[in-house]
Amino acid sequence: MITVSAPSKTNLQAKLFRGFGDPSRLGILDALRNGPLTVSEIVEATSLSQPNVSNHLSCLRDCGLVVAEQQGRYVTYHLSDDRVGELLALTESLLADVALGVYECTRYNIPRTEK
Amino acid sequence: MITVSAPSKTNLQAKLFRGFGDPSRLGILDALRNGPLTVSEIVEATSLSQPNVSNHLSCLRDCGLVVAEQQGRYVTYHLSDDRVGELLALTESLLADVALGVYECTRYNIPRTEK
DNA sequence: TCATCGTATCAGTATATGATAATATTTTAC
DNA sequence: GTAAAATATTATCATATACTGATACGATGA
Repeated sequence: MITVSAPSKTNLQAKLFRGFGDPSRLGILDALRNGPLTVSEIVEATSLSQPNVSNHLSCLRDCGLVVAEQQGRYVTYHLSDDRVGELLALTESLLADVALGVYECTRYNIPRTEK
Repeated sequence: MITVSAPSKTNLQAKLFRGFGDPSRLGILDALRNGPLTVSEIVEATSLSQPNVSNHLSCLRDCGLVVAEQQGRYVTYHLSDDRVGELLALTESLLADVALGVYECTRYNIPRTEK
């Protein structure tokens, strides 16, 4: 019963949260809430560069938050689990009440999208 | 109805997720799930340095995730909202199913707690 | 097979983030 | 008031992160 050096639950959980903790990834996840999209559609929906989207999708895929399906030369992505959507909904609701605080929190800034 | 340059909902939401997206902060939040704790108690519970805990607490406080109450020379912190705990529970449940993926996700690493 | 389209990968770079150490602040007890 | 305890703040630094541009890969259709 020795829990050797495997990453602790807390570390994994933090990592999972970080999957959501970037505006680009969050935008992608949010876009996918309405249903599956191809990479190009995600690029269009999010106004991010294609390599950037692809990178974030790899991340989200590795983290198990989205699932990829190749269809011809297109790859369609969709959320892997209903709880992903639930998490988004729950934070939206929480945000409605703590928005001001989050806005003022200066420990970490929103990358480059200043203002 | 012009939504000028205020930070978008997505940016705020990402910021909120980042509040949870660090092992230290997550450990603090997790410790607070069982009830209010003073800073010293949090330091003990998390094995983090006092200034480090204090910094993260400021962050969590600014983000509205925890609330501070001064009692004598002690300051007691508690979770600000039930939904904070709910979020933790929901990701725990999600994690149970995607843990392997999160472990393998290499886009971002868990800071310094390697292995 | 070749050209093209859609997607993925990689190197390089600027920035954001978290930890530490030193120190300040506040409160209580004497 | 002074000392000590509890908490907060600040500067500094190493590392992690995300973006861009160039390019590679894979599938399709001619």
